[in-house]
Amino acid sequence: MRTSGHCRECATRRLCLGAGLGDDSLDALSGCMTPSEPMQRGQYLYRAGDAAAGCYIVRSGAYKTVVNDGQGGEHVIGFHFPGEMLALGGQSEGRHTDSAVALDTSTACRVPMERLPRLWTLGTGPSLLRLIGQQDQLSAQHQTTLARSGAETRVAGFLVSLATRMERQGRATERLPLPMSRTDLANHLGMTLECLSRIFGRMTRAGVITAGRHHVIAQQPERLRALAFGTADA
Amino acid sequence: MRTSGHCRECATRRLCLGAGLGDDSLDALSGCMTPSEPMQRGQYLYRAGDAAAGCYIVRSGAYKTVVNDGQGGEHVIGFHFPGEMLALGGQSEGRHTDSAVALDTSTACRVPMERLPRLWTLGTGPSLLRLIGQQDQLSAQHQTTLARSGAETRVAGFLVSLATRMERQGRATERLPLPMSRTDLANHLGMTLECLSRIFGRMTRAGVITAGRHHVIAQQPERLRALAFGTADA
DNA sequence: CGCTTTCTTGATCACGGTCAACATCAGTGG
DNA sequence: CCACTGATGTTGACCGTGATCAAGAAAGCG
Repeated sequence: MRTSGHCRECATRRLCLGAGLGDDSLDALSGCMTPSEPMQRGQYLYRAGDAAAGCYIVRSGAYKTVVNDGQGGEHVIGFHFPGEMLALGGQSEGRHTDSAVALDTSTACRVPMERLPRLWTLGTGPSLLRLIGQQDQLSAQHQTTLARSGAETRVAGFLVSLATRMERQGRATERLPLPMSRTDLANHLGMTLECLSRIFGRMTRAGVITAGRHHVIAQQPERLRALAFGTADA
Repeated sequence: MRTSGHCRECATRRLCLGAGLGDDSLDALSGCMTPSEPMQRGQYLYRAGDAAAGCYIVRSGAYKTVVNDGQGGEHVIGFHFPGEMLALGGQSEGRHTDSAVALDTSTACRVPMERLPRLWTLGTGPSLLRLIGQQDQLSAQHQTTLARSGAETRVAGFLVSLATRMERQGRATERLPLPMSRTDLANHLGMTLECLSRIFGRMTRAGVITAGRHHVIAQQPERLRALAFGTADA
């Protein structure tokens, strides 16, 4: 009993490859995408080492991507929200190099790479480039965040970046979802969970944010930006 | 007086989109690529804010990509060697978000995005995906390197990664080129140049590497890997 | 209502940032 | 060719931030 996978009924169609397409083209697009069953928290969309059967676009919920860091540990490369792409790296050698795990009840659409020429004829070429470029930018931005010194700066940078992504989805920029565990987030930001916890506490006490378990509310977005960009004083 | 830009005579054609192509297809490929004039150290291939006229593939030499980190400073996102791609992020909104600077006398080929369908018909589709995926992987790998604690670990990780890239180019994995300044490298690795300098010194004293100004020789690749992956003791 | 998992808070210490002096190199002109 | 100069890289001393170890609080789950 699959939920209708049709692009016409998809809430994410304006962020995905279907951006700017008419109903006819959306129908054709549906034929090129393979929507997943709803996945539960903790389930794998794909695993490192699996043969890559295409790339994915998140439809609902959220995923994290993780890689083995070579010493038994894992590193959380990124979090992926609706309209964002996964598994590009796997297209390099035909096998996934990272694993994708659902953080919530989530769905994602698979885009088999052999259908790219077909997708192009539907007029989705620019959208595809947009999504690829977007991922590249996100990745670059996160590198900048990680390289910046000061743990507080990194946390603030992450939150600001998250707000931007929520805006792109047409969602409120004040209520930032944190579907991942503190451990995952700390790992992603290159710090310990104790440190992250302290910073959330400090920011909350300062009135900049309100930190819940699965979300953060930006009470003072301006000061948050200030913290992120180091020009901070207020 | 342009150096012959023809793909047939390009030393990098086996790493680029031309991988696996016959002479006829290479000729056609040449028609889709716009090779740059040889560029001097310090020259910009493109600048953040410029209208994106496609993406680029390094032909010879090396480039760095930098972004403004929001507080007047710059962050070095990555270094790019022959056969590697640049400027994917710019395809997202039509404007480059980073700037690319030559680190040496270098050349790069521009690939106008409107020629992608044409490129596909030449059979370069898989190569294109390979290059895009490769960049994604490099980026993810660097994130893992940055997030890892321990400055020495990060430096070792970078060198190991660099060796892999040299191998892909068919070059020796012991002599690792460092065309960038210490400042740029330290910035890229999220540490101060003093710290980087100390680590190079320490590693040299330990006999693991020999550090020159514009290259490093991996004297004991095994111990270097051990340092990178934290299982280090030797 | 226990039990486990996840998160918060506290105390200590090392790593790396910062400031400062020095060394080395590249480029220029005497 | 060598002296001069500015840029680049190395080494040293001090100190603050965040990792580590450890205990306690809160939430999820049978």
